[in-house]
Amino acid sequence: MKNGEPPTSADGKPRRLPTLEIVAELAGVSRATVSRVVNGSPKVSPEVVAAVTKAISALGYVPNRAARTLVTRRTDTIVLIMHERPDTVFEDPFFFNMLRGVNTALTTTDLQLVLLHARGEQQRERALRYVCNGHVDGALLISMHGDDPMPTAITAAGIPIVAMGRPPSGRRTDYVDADNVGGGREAVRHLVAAGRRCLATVAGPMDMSPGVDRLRGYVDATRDGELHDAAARVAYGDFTEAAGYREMKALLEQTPGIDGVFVASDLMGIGALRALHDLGRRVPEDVAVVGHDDLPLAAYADPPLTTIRQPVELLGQEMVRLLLHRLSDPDGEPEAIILPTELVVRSSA
Amino acid sequence: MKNGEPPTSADGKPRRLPTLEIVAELAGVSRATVSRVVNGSPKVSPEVVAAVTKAISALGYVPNRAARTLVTRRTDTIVLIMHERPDTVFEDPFFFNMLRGVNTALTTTDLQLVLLHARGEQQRERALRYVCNGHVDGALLISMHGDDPMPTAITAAGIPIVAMGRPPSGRRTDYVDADNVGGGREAVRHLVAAGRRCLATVAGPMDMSPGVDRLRGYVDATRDGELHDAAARVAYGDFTEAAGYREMKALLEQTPGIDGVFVASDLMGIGALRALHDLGRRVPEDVAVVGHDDLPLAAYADPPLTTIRQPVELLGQEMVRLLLHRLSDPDGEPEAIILPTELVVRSSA
DNA sequence: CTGAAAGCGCTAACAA
DNA sequence: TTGTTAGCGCTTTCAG
Repeated sequence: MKNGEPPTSADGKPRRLPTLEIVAELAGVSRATVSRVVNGSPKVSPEVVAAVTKAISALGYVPNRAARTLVTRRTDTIVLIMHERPDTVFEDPFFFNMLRGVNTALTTTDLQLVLLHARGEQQRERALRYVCNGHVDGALLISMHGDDPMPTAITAAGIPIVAMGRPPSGRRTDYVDADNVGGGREAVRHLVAAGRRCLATVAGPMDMSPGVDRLRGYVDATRDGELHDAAARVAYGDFTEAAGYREMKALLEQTPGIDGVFVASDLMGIGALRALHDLGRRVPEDVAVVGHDDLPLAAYADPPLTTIRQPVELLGQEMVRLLLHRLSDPDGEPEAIILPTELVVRSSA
Repeated sequence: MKNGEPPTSADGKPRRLPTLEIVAELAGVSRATVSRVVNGSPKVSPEVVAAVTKAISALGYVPNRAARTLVTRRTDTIVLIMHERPDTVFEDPFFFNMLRGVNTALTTTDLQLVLLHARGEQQRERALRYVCNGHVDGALLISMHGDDPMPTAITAAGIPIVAMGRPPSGRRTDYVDADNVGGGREAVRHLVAAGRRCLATVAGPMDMSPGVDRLRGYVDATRDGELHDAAARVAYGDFTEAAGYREMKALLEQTPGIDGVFVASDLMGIGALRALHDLGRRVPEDVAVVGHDDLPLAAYADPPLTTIRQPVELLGQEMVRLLLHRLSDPDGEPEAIILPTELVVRSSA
C-alpha cells in the first residue's frame, strides 16, 4: 500500500508517463537493456538488473502496451464473444459464473479480457472484423449454435479459438464441455438405485449437442441396466418450461406407469414438475425426477428435484487454460476438455 | 455478405494485414492523404476520397489500433470495473442486464469494452495500475461500496469515471442511479391507494445509499399522506432474506395491526413473505407487500408481491452515455442521472 | 488540397 | 553482456 508516489505531477493535463528512455537514463544504461530487464531476459548482469529495477520502481514505469503491440504483433488480449440469440433465455447466471471462471484463470497471466456481445447480424460483422484484424491473440466463443460461421471465419484468419460446448457440426476445434453423456447416465443410475424401473426422459432438441449427449447418456445407461423399453419412452422438447410441461404430460398419457424420469434441462424440469403436480402425481414418492441443471436455476426456484449440475465456473477456467495452451502451441491437435458433472440430490419439500 | 475476398493469402503464417502505405500506393496518393480520408478530414477532394475509399475496400484495410493509439494517446477503450465483495450475493442477473445495456450503448461508437473483475486486494492493485497507465480512456465503476478508494485514485490519474449508484460518501463524481427515493414513495402511494393505513417498512442498511434513499422515500410519502406514525414503524435489515424474515416478524410483534409493508429489497421481500406465511397472515388480503426489486429475482421465484423495479439495462446505457459525454467535455461539472423506477403490480397466486 | 518527414514507445537484429 | 540501429503503422505539423 505504501507505493512510491504515483507519477502524478500536480500541474496541467499533459502528464506524460515515463518511458523506457527515461528509465534508461536514470539507470545509466541503454533502452535495449531496460527492455531486456522488463521482459526478463536472462542475459543481463545482476547489478544492471538491480539498477534498472530500482529506476523502474522509482519512476513507476509501466510499459506502453500500444508500442509493444505495434512491434511484437501480440496484443496480450483475448476476446470473449457471446452470440446472443433472441431465443436464448435465462442464461444470465450461467454467463456470469463462466465469466468468473475466465477471470480467475486470467489473473495469473498478463492478458486482458475484452468483451464482445454480438447481437444481430450487423454486430456479428463488426465483431468478426475486430477479431480478424489483429486486435486479439485469441478468442473464447460462447455461441451454442451449430450453424454459426463465426468460428470457422476466425480460425481461417489464424486466430486460435476455444469454444464452449461440443461443436454440433463436428467441426474440429478446441472446446470445453460438461460431461453431458455422463450426466444422463448418472441420472439413470440414480433412478435405478432408488428402485425405479419404468423410466422415461424428456430430451432436448437433437440439433444441439447437449440435447444429443444427454439423451445418449440416458439410452446408454438404460441399456446397461437392461431397461430396454426405456429407450422407447423418449419425448423431445426445446429446453423451455412449456415443452417440459407438454412432453411430461404426453409421456404419462402414453405410459401411466412411469415411476422415474430424466429431464434434460432445468427449465423443462420445472415444467415437468408442474405437469406432474397437475396430474396429481406426487414427487418423488410416485415419480422420481432428475433434471439436468444448466443454470443454477434451482437456487432460485428451488424445485425439489435431483439435478445434474455443470461446473460452470470451472468451464470458464478451462476455456482460458486451453486457449493459453493453444497460444503457446498453435499447431497442436485440437483438444476437448470434458468436465464431470455433479449429481445434486434434493429431498422434496 | 459478398465482401471482397478476406485478405487471407493461402500461404504460410506471416500474413500481414494491409497498411496505410499499401492503400496509398494502390490509390496513387500519399499515406497522409489516406489517413485523412480514414479519419474523415473535410479537406480532401471528392475524387481522391473516392479513389482512396475504393482502395480501402478493395484491400479490406482496417486501421491498426496500436499504431494509432501510440500517436494519438487515445485507446478507444473503456473499462468496466466490478469490485466483487465476498458478501455480494445474487447479483448475476443485475450485472448481466447492465452489461447488456452497456454494450447496446457502445455499438454506436468505436469503443471497445474491457472487463476488469477485481476480487480481493491484490487484483484491485492490478486493476488500478492498468487503468491509471493509459490503457483506457475512461472507466465504468460497479462497486456499491462507500469506502472504496478506487474511484478517487482513478480520477486523480486523470481518467474520467462514471459510477453506478450514488456514492455513499458524497464524493463528487458522475454517476447514474435509479430513483430509489421515488421508488419508496411510489410504494407507499400504491399501498395508500389500496386503502392501507397502518404501514411499516423493512428498510435496508443505512450505510448504503439504496438503503438510505428508499427509506427516505417511505418517510416522505407517509408524511405527505399524513400517516405520521408510519415513520416509527421501521425495521432495518441487511438486504438478505434472513433479515427480511426476522424484521418482518419483529414489526408484526410490535404492531399486529400492520396492513401494508414496504420492503427495501427483493431478497428481504421474500423473507418477509415467508414470515407472513408462517404467522398465518394472508398476502395481500391481510397484509399488502411492496418490495424493491433490485434484481429480477421475482422472475425466478415469483413471489406474489408488487415490486419497484430498477431499469437495469437502461442504467448501463446511461453510464456509457454519461462517460462519452465526459470524454468530450473533461472539465464539465459532475452530473447525476437518476432514472425512474417502475411499479410492477402482481396479483398474488 | 496534398505530400514529405518526424516521431509515438517499444523490440529485435546486429555489432561491439 | 551491452549498445546501436532500424523499423512496427499511424498521425500530424509544415511546406508546397
